[in-house]
Amino acid sequence: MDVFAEQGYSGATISEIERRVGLAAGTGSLYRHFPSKEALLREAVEYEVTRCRTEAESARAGLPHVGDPVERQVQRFRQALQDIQRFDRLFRLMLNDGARVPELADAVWTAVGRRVERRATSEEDVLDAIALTSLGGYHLFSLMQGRPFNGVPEEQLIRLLAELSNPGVAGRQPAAS
Amino acid sequence: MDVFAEQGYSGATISEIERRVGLAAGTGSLYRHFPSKEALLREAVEYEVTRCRTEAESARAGLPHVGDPVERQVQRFRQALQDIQRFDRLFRLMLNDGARVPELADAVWTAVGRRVERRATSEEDVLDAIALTSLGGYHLFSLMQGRPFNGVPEEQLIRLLAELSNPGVAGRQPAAS
DNA sequence: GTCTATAACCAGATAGAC
DNA sequence: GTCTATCTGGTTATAGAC
Repeated sequence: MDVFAEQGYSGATISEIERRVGLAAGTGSLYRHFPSKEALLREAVEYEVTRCRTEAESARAGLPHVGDPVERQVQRFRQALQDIQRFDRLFRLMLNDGARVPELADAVWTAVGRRVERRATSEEDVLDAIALTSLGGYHLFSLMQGRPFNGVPEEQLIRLLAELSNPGVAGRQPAAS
Repeated sequence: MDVFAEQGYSGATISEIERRVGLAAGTGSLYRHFPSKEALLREAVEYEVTRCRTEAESARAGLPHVGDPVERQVQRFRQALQDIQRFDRLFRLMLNDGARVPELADAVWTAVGRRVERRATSEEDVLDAIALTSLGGYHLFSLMQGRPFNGVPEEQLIRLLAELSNPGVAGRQPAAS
């Protein structure tokens, strides 16, 4: 998964993968374990998907109950960001070689935040989309910049996002007219 | 640029590039125009960067002045999203092969939204980051899903983002204690 | 289960005819 | 400026010794 996510499918060489798992590079020893490069990719993706799902689930299991609605949102968004970070390698693979593993997209989106099929226009839907896209964009942009995006710390982004997402508490009013 | 953005640097073949520009594939005719694949990439990136910058600038030039602060934000964000869409191929290249063209990152970030060097923690900074990351995440997630992310239309996302970004107007109050 | 040797292939790149 | 032909090296993949 590391090599596929870093180099993309075509950039990843069997030799490099052999090297990273401790096999002599360029010997084809990998083919005693997997029939082809494509088969290896599919098995790697499948393994990674279940690994991420399991981790995400157990992370949520040990979470204390929070009463305050804003704090509850903070907790939700922190989990969402951690999900995104966990799925990082799958996200990158989806962007680079999405067509190569068609079932990947479905697996990721159902795991991260269930995919909405209909046209979603309610304020709640859009608010939810803002939070998810902001966290996802923050993760990807931070990756590209090699540090927290534009110098904004993770926790601050989450807090403000949580405050904005609580219309009931903050009393934000819809646009005039 | 199309081939590099779609397939990544290693996935892009000279033959495919030749095919798309109308040369016979596999003949190496491309090498009468560029000395190497790497040189082609660098020139393609340079060309694309100036193209995007120019387009972004002229799009902003023809914009009417807007008085209402929320509407002004809507206009700003719409431009930002269009910038991101314009820079799409460069973004993808940055994610896939960022290390290959080091100067690419700087060029893109100064063009899209100037890069903030210091640690940015003021509410204004974070609000700005939310807008940018949300628009960027929306673009990338929509790409991955192959349609508007989670069924949320572009314009709705922009409007709500604009409303949220105007603390003065909406009277949102900071979180209690 | 790993390595040696090697096959088959394809990609990047070059020289030269037209 | 384009194509033919070709070289070279690297990549996937296989057969067989240990």
